[in-house]
Amino acid sequence: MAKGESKSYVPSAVEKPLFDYWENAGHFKAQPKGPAKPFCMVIPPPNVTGALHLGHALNNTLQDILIRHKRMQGANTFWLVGTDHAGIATQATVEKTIRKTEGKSRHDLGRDELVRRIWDWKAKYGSRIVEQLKLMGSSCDYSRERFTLDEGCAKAVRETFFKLFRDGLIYRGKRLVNWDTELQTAVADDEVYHEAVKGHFYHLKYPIVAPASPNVAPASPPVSGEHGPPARANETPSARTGETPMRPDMPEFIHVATTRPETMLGDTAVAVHPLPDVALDKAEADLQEKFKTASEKDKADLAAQIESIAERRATILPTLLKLRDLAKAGATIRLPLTNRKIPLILDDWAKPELGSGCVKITPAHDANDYEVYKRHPEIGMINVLTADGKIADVVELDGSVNQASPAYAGLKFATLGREKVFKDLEAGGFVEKVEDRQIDIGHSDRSKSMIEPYLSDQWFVKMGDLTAEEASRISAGPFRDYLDGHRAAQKSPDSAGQSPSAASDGPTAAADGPSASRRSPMSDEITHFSSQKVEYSPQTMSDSGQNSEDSSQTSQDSQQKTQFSSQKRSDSSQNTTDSAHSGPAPERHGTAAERGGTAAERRGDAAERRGAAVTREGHGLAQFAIDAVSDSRVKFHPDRYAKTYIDWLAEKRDWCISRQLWWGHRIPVWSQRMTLREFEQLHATGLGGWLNEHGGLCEAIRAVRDNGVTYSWSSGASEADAVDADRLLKDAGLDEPLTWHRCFADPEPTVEFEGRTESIAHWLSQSGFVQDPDVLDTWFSSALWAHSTLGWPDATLSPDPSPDHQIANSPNPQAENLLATFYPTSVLSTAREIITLWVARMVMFGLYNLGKVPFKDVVIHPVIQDGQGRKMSKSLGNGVDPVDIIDKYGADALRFTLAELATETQDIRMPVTAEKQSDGREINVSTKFEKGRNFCNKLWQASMGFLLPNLEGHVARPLSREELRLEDRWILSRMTSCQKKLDEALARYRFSDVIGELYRFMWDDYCSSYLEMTKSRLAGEEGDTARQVLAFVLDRLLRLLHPVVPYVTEAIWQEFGRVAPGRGLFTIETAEHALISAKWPQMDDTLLDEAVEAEMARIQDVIRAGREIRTMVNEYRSQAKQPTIRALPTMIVTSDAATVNSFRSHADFVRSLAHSEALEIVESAPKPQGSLSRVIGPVTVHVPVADLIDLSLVRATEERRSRTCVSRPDRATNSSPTRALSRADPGVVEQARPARRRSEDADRSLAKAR
RNA sequence: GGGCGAUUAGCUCAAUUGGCAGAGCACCUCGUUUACACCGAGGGGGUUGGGGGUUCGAGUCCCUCAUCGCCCA
Repeated sequence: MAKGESKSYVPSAVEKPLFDYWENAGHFKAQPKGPAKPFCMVIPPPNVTGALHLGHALNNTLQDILIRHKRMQGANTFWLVGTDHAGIATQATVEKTIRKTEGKSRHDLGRDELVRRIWDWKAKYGSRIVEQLKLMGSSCDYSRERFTLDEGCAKAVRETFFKLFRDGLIYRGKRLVNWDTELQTAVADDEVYHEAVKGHFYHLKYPIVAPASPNVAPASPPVSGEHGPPARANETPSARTGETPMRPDMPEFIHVATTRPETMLGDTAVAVHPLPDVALDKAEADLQEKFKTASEKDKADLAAQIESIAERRATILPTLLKLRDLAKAGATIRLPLTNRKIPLILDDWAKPELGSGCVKITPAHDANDYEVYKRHPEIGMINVLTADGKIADVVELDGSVNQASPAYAGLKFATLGREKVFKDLEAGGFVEKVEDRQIDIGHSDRSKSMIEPYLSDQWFVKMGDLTAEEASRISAGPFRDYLDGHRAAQKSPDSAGQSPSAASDGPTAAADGPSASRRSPMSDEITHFSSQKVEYSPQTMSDSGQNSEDSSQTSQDSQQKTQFSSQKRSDSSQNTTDSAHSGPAPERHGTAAERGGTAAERRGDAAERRGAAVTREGHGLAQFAIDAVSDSRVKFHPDRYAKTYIDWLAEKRDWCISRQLWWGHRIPVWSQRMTLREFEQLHATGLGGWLNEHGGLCEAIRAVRDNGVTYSWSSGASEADAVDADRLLKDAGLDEPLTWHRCFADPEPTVEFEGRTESIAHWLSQSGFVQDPDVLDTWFSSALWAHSTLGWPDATLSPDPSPDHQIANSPNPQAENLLATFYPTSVLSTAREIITLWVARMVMFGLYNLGKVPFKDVVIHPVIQDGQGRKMSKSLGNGVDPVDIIDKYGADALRFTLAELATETQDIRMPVTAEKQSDGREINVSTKFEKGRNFCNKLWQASMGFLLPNLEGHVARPLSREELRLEDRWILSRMTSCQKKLDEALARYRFSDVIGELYRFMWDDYCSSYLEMTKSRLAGEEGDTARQVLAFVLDRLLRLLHPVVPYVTEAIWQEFGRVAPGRGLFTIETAEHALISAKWPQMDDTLLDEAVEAEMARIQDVIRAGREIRTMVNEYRSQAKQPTIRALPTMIVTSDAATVNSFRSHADFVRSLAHSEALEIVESAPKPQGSLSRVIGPVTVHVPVADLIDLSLVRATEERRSRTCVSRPDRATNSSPTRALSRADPGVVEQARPARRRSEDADRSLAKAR
């Protein structure tokens, strides 16, 4: 490497050529057939339209450290690189650009055109990520770059979707989603941010219509706590429609309050608490309990609340009791504006301690109200919002359009609509008052518009445990094996009680209703999961996981049997099946701990309440993934994050996988609505029949009735088909319209029908089936990333017998079987916010598709925040661009500093300052990177400025141990212990410790000490020994440093190889050409030498003493305005005979390092007059200073100092309580003694001038 | 509301099963002696957030209070 004008290290001069050198030489490329032990990582794919931020830089630094380390260890390394299509983020970016530049919406362009534009965009900007990775020096295999939307991933996505669909694990259901009215799509919870805005609280009153039979309403309240008969138990809906004038003592109106009056158009009920008096008592008791332990500050507030409840007992409670009775009697409410009659229902969502105690229920527009609906499905749901955020035509439950609807339809929901509704309510006298209030509003991250809860049809993956019937539908494969293995484990008496499923079998545990005590079994379960021990037998599972090929035959047999028998069983419980399957499980309800107990109850799941008919016999997908972590097949680092993972999965919330977008993997389902009669006709002959027959493995059909009941079967299993078809007939009848779904794993292959060759997709549309417009959640394809990128489903886990390791049936003859070599991958490194979104799903789908976990270790790195502990973000402008840092400090400085920050903490702070560039651009930088830059420069200077010039022409020869001097042995010992700690730290993914070890060794031991110690030798006889040790340690140092700072080390290495290619101590080898693929050093434990390190420590003490005294002398001279001296004239060192001998043989470097012109080493010497002294253990150092400084000045200072010493608490006394010493373990005392002595010595050694 | 984490020098952070409270930056003093001022030598700076407890011994374990951050509801 040519030296630039500056002597300093100039990263920009070396980085680019070195990167090209590495890449062109093929060092980054994986060897699918390589014999070495594989080591593989998949990069967490960054958003293709984004740019790398500092978090990415950190993550990629850590991954590159790991992969470079493994590469040097000789592993067959593969770091897979790629990007994520990031559905909504990318589509929104492109749509925004088009809107800005062309003023067009996506609807103007149309689907195909928009998708084409996004591909263009990707082609243009998609390489930016990869370019940035390269700048950082990331040694990914760029020749195998992937994209979550490429053909291989698409195939894996369709295959997985199809399998899930076939297994009955995907269903369609209604759900309240976060609706972005501007982008017209559902957005995920993590794409919604909440903001408190000024709003209003509207108090409304709705007129009550008396129940049909006036006798039912008692005039006096029943005894509190008494459970009345079920509401409207003996009524028909028509009974409620008869209107009766209100009795005079009955309330005329019911009061409700809302922040969103426009939603009232969709109200389908008003709720009152079933036991308002009891609820008030409980609320008060809770507050009293809190009051007891509350801080003074909070007490006043709590007291006020308690008082308010007492007041409510007098004011509101009587009304609530009356309303409760009215509800029981079947009273209805006439909803203003719409004239809709809605029931007054009993539900504990109405809180007697809040507001009016009653609450309006708008199931289609509020998540809580939707939960109420699920408990009272008879109230129905009415949607009043259009996809683009306007008031819809209000369609009543009976299908008619509401007569009031035209007045509102088309008005913007939360603005004009609200105004108009409010005005009309006010005009009708239905408004009681309006208060100002701060309200929390969700906004879309993408469009910044207000989020509306919106009821829509979505696709879901079922995560929860399966009923026996559901489990019976799972076809042969890893998941089948898992379920069978689990069932076997459950039957075994040993494991039954310990099975993780035992506690989560909700229905039985839920028998007592919600209560705190029920949490304990589940809490225990969580603790149990977190522990590393495996409590139940994983034997069956891991067996099945490891040789799924072999066991598939037998398990298929058993599956047939299971399927048949459970089919029969389900026949007998047919009447319960409807509700068991109905709709999605509630997306959110309570904590993980709560869920196990109350899910069934909250869902109002009749079948489960009835108990026996439906049992959750099999585990589900979530449990599949939980088990992999609880039995340590996947380990988290730091391990506390396993809890995050397990807790989240334990909620077993179904996963909504559909997105109303155009950019993404389109859902491979084609649908058509028809009756069973029509369906049979369609498929009896012609195209339909042909499709049925030729759909083969890639076909599944489902009929979904409007209430959500799903029947399904896969073609080929004729017996099961027959049973299902019978049930369908019996249950639905021939003429009920049903929605039929067909799912194809591969709709593209062309097939021939009646002489024409077209794709299956074509034939589907020919027969009237329409493809679902939605695309899949981006995380669905990300979840497959660790195996789709390795070639699944074409590739298989078993090594291909063909010599070329190619995939037998792949259309691409060059396709390599990466999967067999590299799956499971070794490590996944990512941020903690991704644990639930991605890691959990990767584990789940890795297990589902392959039966093996996708990676063994998950490394969670900390989050980088700014100096105030805020997230780095574009909007705050506090983000740091890694490329700016590389420009300013170099890639190695970036890497060094980031890796040092990677402790096991959750967050790391990086104070950021803005800096104007010469080109006028303002960038954010942090001085933290100076440490990395300085480190690289130090290494560069020492190597290029000192070591290599001194090594020029040196020829290595085998040394004998006897030739090594103390300082040689010392640096070799230090080097070995450095590597020992470093290897340990790497194995534990403690990156910060890795850096710490390297930093101290390079800077303090090698440069500051050893290098200085050799200087006096280099000119003399022994120079060559020193040269060789210097070279050897530099060789090792560069190897150890390379994974962290690859550029500067490789640059030095290249020059080093030219100057001194022979390396070694006792044997000589020629250095490898490239450091990137040089061998990771073998540790030689015989180089560790504690005695040598102890001896050197004493020598360094002497050196330090000399330096201290010299500084002190210079300080006194400064005070006296005398010029400072460069070196002490002489130092007198006294000690015991052995130490004296040791010192004498190292006098040369002690003298130069201590800056003393002369050095007298004797066994004993009288303390010279007028000297400054230091006592370090057995060693005393005297420096005569009478000629150098004014001794009276010293005396004055020392007296002052000793006074301070006396006045502050005596440390020595403090640290030596005799009682403590006498009771402590003697060994411990002995260990602590030298340290104590040293500190006492230090006190005693305060320089005394004589 | 639940969970996780944090609180140690002015700043950013370390501190193995409880056993000498450290580093880098910043600050002060001195220094360009030939690898390095992106440097070298030396120094000051701590009631480890507060309060209890366990222990011979607590930054570390337990209880409690306070503040902050993140995740989930």
